[in-house]
Amino acid sequence: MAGRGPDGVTRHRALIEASRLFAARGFHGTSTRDIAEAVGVRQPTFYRHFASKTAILAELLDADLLPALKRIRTALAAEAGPAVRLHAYLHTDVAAILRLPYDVRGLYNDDVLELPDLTDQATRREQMHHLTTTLVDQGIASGELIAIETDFVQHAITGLLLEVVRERGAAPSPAPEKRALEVADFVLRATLADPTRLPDIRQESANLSSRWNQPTAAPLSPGVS
Amino acid sequence: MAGRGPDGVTRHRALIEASRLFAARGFHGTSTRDIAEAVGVRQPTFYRHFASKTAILAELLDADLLPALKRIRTALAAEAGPAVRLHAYLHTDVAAILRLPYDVRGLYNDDVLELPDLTDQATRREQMHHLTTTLVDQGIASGELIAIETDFVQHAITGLLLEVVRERGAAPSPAPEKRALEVADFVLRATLADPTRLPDIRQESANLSSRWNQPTAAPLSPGVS
DNA sequence: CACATAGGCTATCGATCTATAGCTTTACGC
DNA sequence: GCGTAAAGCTATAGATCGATAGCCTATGTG
Repeated sequence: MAGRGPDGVTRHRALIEASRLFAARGFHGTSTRDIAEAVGVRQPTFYRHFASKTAILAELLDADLLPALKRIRTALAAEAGPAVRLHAYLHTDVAAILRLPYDVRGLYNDDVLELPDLTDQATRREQMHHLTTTLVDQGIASGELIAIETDFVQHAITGLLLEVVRERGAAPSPAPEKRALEVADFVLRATLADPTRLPDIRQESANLSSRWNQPTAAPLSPGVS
Repeated sequence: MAGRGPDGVTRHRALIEASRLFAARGFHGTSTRDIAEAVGVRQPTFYRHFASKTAILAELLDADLLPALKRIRTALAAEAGPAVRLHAYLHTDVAAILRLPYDVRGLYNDDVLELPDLTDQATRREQMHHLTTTLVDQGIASGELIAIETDFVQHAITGLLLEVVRERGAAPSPAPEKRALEVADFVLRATLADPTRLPDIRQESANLSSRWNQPTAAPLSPGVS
């Protein structure tokens, strides 16, 4: 019952269990004992895999933020109207988050990003918001979206995302595609100057995001294959 | 520097400071020492005003939930179309929450409602969601709202509310009326079968909610007047 | 002016938390 | 088949947490 070689299974399970515990009780409300016990090892074993309690949170945040930054950058650079790019971004973003093996509900709850060891993650989060705002601004400037306050839309999107992952609970969502489309449609219905264009935008968005998915058919699941 | 009579000032300030600290660091991440120090007293003095750390959270939750339950019940019983009542409810609800002296951001974050001492509050939160769902269902059944998944709308509303109060930060919002109207408009644009009806609905909603405000012109601010 | 009480204080207990030290066992490369 | 390193363990240090005990003082009422 000890030392089973470098297979990375415990580490991978710790990330998953920690994300669920953070979602259920918050970062501060979860102890390293809780995480270790959920994995089935003793508390000090936690420190064989992570330098600190904050380090595991940083890794979970990066697993969410780094791909998300890639997605919003892709959406900003794509060749299509702002409304189509916004729809495609929301669609792919929500689908990707719902497919994560981690439970991201608790990662942005308390202002944990102000912890001194998480300045990198705080910066990335800031960039995310800025780039999303830029995308919405392009839509408003082009006249495709109504003259709505950009920051409000940004917050509305964030709220929708958080609540959708909150709803899915711990297990990966049963229908990520459906929920993702619902979120994208919801936001665009609420912001489009001409809502009757939604069907066309959905079509274009589907074409665009399918083009994104083609080149990068990357495998997932670190450790357990 | 001790014993200043029953003025209730410290208790009132403790509620405000605790709500801010819960928002910033979560319930578990906030110690009774933190709250006491923010108020300017020593930690044991906290227990002269609250039976436990959980008790202060229960009181903050009730300050939000009890009036909110009243508002949703009023909206369900009002004489108007479902869409108008939904708009009026969202409008008055967001405005009321933004006017609260407390920072409600942290109250619903971690699954703190599962604490054994908070079963009453958990029940009320459950009722809130149920009644909101009912109101949305009426709108869909009447054909005024599109055939959207009720639970999704419920979650979208919750996400919007939480993010709006998150955005306002600690201080009472500078323009609660404006934000409240933005939220109500946003949700109805996203769910109305015929979005061109929004101006009419806004008008009717304004009439309806002004009627609600008339009979109950209650004063606020317990303690400090 | 006496005195009851609200509301402050110091001191401290027992539990729990993060993290480290140091030992032991298993798996894998050579 | 032997040694190294990964990965487990026990024990424990040091800090902090929620909560209680017991004392002191200012205030308001008679």
